[in-house]
Amino acid sequence: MNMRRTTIKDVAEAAGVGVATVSRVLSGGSASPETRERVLTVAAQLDYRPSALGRNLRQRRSGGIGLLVPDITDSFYGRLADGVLACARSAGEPVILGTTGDDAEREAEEIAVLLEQGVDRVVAVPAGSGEIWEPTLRTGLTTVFAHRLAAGRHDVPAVLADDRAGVRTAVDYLTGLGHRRIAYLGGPGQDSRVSVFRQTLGALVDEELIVFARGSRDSAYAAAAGLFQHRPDLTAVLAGGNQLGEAAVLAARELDLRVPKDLSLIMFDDVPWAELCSPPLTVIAEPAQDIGYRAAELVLRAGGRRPRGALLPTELIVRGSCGPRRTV
Amino acid sequence: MNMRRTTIKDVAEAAGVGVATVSRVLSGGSASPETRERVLTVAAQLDYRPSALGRNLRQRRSGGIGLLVPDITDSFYGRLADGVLACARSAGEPVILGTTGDDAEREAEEIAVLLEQGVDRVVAVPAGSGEIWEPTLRTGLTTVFAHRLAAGRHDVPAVLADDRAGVRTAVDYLTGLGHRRIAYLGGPGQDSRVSVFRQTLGALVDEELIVFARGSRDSAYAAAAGLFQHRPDLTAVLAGGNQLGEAAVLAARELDLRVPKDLSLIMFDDVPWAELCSPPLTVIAEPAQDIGYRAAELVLRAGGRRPRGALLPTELIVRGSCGPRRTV
DNA sequence: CATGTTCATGGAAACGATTCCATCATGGTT
DNA sequence: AACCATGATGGAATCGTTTCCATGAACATG
Repeated sequence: MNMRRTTIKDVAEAAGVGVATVSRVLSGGSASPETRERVLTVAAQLDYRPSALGRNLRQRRSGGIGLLVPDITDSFYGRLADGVLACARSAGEPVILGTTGDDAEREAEEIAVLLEQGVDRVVAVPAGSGEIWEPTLRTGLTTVFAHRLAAGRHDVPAVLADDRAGVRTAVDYLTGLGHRRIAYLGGPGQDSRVSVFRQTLGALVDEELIVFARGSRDSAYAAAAGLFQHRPDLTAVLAGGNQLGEAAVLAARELDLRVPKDLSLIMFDDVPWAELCSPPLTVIAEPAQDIGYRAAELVLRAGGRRPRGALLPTELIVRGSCGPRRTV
Repeated sequence: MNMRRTTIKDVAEAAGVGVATVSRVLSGGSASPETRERVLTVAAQLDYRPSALGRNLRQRRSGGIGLLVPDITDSFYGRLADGVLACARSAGEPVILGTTGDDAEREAEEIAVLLEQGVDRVVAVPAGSGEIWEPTLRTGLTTVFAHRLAAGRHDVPAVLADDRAGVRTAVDYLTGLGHRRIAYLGGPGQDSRVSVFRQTLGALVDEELIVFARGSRDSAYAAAAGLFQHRPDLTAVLAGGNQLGEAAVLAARELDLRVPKDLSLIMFDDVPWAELCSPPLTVIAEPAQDIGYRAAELVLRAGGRRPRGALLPTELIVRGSCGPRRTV
């Protein structure tokens, strides 16, 4: 029962060369054509696969890239993860996935796990504020933020959707339809959007109409229902994500608000069911998968250098959930 | 610039003991109370974190568990993954995620990546047939299948939803409503469901009404539209997953089939948007997250022994997408 | 011809943990 | 008092790779 897997040493012996030579051949170093040939055939014959374990220890870093998202159950992050996976696969790199639940503490724990594993490249949707990342970044972790950046941390490259433009478009669209009392139903880490929201709305801004939910579905529903009940005079809502949009639709239905007659609704993030909803939801589409892919690309290409980030376009897709302001 | 991270050797020196002792203390071996105390305080002072790299090499296996799903974008697998992550987190284990696209070849590649990484525990939604897993399983990979099993491979523990019962319930429900021409719109790896479908339907079974899509959304839509156009006489559809259900709703809408008046629809897998759809979709709920959690539990607990699998209940949730057979 | 340069090559030293094994002290038993 | 069992301890080997360095050959240049 001697099922030891074949090591580089076996290959070296079988090929009649030293282990160093085998290593060089296999990792593209210099070697004479004949030996290269011989080593390669022998390696193929023995079905030799280098063990990542040995290599990782020697290089004091595990390959692979870490991926931290708030919630893999959320379609948006699912697509983002898919993008990262696609890029990683084309590079043959494994992806270690962790979820933070938009909680700074859990985020820190997940980072610790990654660090212990020797992962030195991370794509993250940051949950905690910038300081949390400070010690991590100084250990040489090359990090790329995706979808949003950590508060007060502009020294980390980030791949973002241009949601500021998205907010402007949406608000302009709604005011163009005659709406004056427009609410923003937000989630964690959307401060930048809200500031644009305020800015675009100008004199129309009403602080009571800006509410935030925590990450969960329940919290989103609670925020939406609370908002609608507390301020029945509002006529339009901008929901900051697909779970918030879902909550808004549900709450509106529960309170017998007809969309778009009583309430116009725009949602961030185009999801397949937006079209199936009745009425079909007007959305601001964000290229979630692209965000993931680009972020992974950046983190893989980064040879120690800090790459520049990217800003990807959003798109207003008009369906049926917005109408002219109701005349009370 | 000497930023070497602190190793077990540093701790040993600082505590005035041997590295072996430190290792034992940290991994729960025997040691005298005083030394244990001393080692622990010193380790804390130096902020020592054991490197998984060294440990992995020595034990010739990386910790962590591999997770293979067809498509992380699919809400069902997202929830399944979430379950796996929840369990893994409570054990402090990292999760390496790979997607197979329901393609045997890609599955094999992902397995190869995991093996190279030294991963020896895998939770997988198998794509390829049983033989593909043969060599893998013999290398000592402890595997648990989730959601479905690989064709002809009953020697691998699996955590499944009792979708056979689900199919029976759904079919009984539809026939009870008077339906006679009932279609099954399936995806990859649903043979077991279809056999129950045939069995339950008995004399009513019509092979033309059993169609399969490949994994993608497009393929699902094509299959649904083709089915509806080719056999306008059918009055009920059982969709084998949320993407297939989505496609069915879309195709029905496109062809001006009213649900449930012209067409009754039941979908496998309860997703949040099923309630938002109009009409709200009647579904067979599957405990995706539980499946993931239980599977991860099994794979973690397995101390070389092969654990027994589990069969989790499904539930018919009646909403508004099924009605009595239309009278033509 | 002597010397320097370039290359292929292999031995050996890392990398950081776990674990085998020998050693030594202690305390109890005959 | 001699002996054995027990338990704590540290040195050293080990895991599989990469990479540093020394060696020697071949070749070019003066």
